[in-house]
Amino acid sequence: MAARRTPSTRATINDVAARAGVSRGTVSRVLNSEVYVSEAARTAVEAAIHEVGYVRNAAARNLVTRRSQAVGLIVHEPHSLFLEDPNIGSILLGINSALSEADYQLVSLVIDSDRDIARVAEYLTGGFVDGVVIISARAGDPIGHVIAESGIPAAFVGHPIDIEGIPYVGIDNRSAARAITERLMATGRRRIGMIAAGLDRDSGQDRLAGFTEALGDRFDAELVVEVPLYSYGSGVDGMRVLLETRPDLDGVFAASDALAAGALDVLREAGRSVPADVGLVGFDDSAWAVRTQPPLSTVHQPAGALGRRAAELVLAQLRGEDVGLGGTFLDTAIVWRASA
Amino acid sequence: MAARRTPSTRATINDVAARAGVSRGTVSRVLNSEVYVSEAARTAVEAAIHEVGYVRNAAARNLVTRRSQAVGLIVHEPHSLFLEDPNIGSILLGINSALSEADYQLVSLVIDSDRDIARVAEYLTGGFVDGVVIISARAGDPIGHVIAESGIPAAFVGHPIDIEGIPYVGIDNRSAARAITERLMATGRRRIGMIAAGLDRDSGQDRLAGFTEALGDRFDAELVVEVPLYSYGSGVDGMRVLLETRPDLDGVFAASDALAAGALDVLREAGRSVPADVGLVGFDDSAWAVRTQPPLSTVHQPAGALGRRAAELVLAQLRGEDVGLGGTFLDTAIVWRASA
DNA sequence: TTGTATGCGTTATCAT
DNA sequence: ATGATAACGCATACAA
Repeated sequence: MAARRTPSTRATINDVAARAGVSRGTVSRVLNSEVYVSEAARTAVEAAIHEVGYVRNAAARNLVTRRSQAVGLIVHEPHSLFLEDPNIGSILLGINSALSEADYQLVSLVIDSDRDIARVAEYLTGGFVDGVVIISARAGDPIGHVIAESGIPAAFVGHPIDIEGIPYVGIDNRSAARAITERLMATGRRRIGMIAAGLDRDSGQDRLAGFTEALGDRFDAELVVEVPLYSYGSGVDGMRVLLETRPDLDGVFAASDALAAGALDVLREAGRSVPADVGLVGFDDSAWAVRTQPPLSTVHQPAGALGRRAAELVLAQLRGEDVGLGGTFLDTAIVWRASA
Repeated sequence: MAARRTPSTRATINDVAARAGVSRGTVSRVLNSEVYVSEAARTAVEAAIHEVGYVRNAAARNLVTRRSQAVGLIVHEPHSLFLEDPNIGSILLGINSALSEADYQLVSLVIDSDRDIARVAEYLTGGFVDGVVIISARAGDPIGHVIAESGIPAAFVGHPIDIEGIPYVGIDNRSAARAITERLMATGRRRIGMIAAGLDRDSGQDRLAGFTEALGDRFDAELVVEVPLYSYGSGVDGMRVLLETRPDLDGVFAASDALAAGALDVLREAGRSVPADVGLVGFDDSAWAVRTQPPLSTVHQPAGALGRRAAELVLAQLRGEDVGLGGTFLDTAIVWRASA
């Protein structure tokens, strides 16, 4: 068992070297498992490390190597969404898994106030991380610009409208939205509404565009309601408005499953049966989709794969590879359940 | 606008000093907003900083100050739970808010594999963080022991059974469980079952103990089913077993809202009306509780406050205060809705 | 109020 | 294969 040490006296390489009867250089070589070390030296050093309870000082190491072996994940969400968004967890796990394999530490930084913005910016530019993945950034996001200017290897999951010069990975929201809307139309619905959200990101705009495209001539602007968040509560609000302005609707495309869940409860309250009276479809294929009654027909989003891919984009840059600046788009699939 | 710099040539204090025509010491003093700096020097330095695009090197700074102004949050959860647990988000925001006010950066580290354990342990002991909050640690958790031995300022949210020497904050699970069970009994239920989970933490054990206590003589071990996770899926499984072994039950206490949601769907499938045939109560007062039909009667858990308090415990230690080793318990409240 | 000099704990370069 | 020694970029004690 390592000797109990007070926090004020941490063992250094010097201590280990003295104990093992070798030089600092040799200890360092053992630590970094370099080639030219004798078996005798190695075992002596390893024993000494254990005896003095040595742990490497990251700051000193980072200072000279100019690397931290860490990659940041920026999550910038309004409270409510962060708590509810079921994709974030999967994306995070996907990122972590890719980084872990490459022996990088993922550190997540949440931005929840203006104070946070400044502090996180310093953290990133200060060298605590070698790269960064940004998730769900919105238009006008200051952190995105800080990162773009700093030149630190980065990748977005999703693509904020106003930032260029950073590669991103996402899905083809427009095609997916068009596809599920067409599927909904194929069930015979004639007056289909949409609850649109997140119009400050291209994902939100594209879902609306796909919806519009699918409807073609039959598109009716009155049947579209805009809400601020991809949340259950916004779904409730949106559906109420829709039902008010167009009580004759017989189909709804909600821009997320959470919105659809909210809409579903409002429809139920209003005495509309789903899918008999109104066909309802969502987006994300999140945990929501299988918990509603009836379960939601929706678009499956490969959240874990999105995260993994973004992490790989950062890792590639860290290796000095040129990854280009365009977007990478992963496939979605329609999952048809009972809500339409 | 700052001059565009290649990543290979970052400006240092020397560059700023040269530009401003002062010494490194003065620049450093400006950077740390110390008292004895002339107005002239300050403005000159600030201009120079901007002109050369200087950003502080965190590694160098940490090396000499022996502090990082960062606090880690360890989240160690099986995949499914991490994605579903609605409390984690609130706890995280509570922690972040407290740390942010004290100008500390919260960095979240998720443990999702054995590789992660070793890497995170190195990250923590290496000095990347000054303190750490551990959430939902389980018995036998290696990270908990690493932290305990390292002597790094720490606090648990919840309390793993086998770790001493680290302060923790939680709720009185036993009293809360007893209270809601008694409330359920007061509705006239005679054969109340429990879906218990997380028995490798004291929270899980205490909820079971509270349930047992409330029932007193009427306790029947056959009416308790143990499931591994606090998840919807486990709720489904648990309720199936319960319905199989004791089809005559008329009340259920699920150890979490997610479990209750799963149980509710099974009851519905089985043709049991809630609350008419079976009274159902949950635990957590999470988002689940208000989304089920009917909404759940449950125990409100002050998740945000728990996180904030844990962060404050770490901050106090960072200030050199003695916070003791005991637990801090925050109040819960019963929220009675329509499921019982 | 400011400048100078030293050291933080590593890695890396050079001898040997 | 190993040992000395010089950075890395900053804060700080001390001198001025």
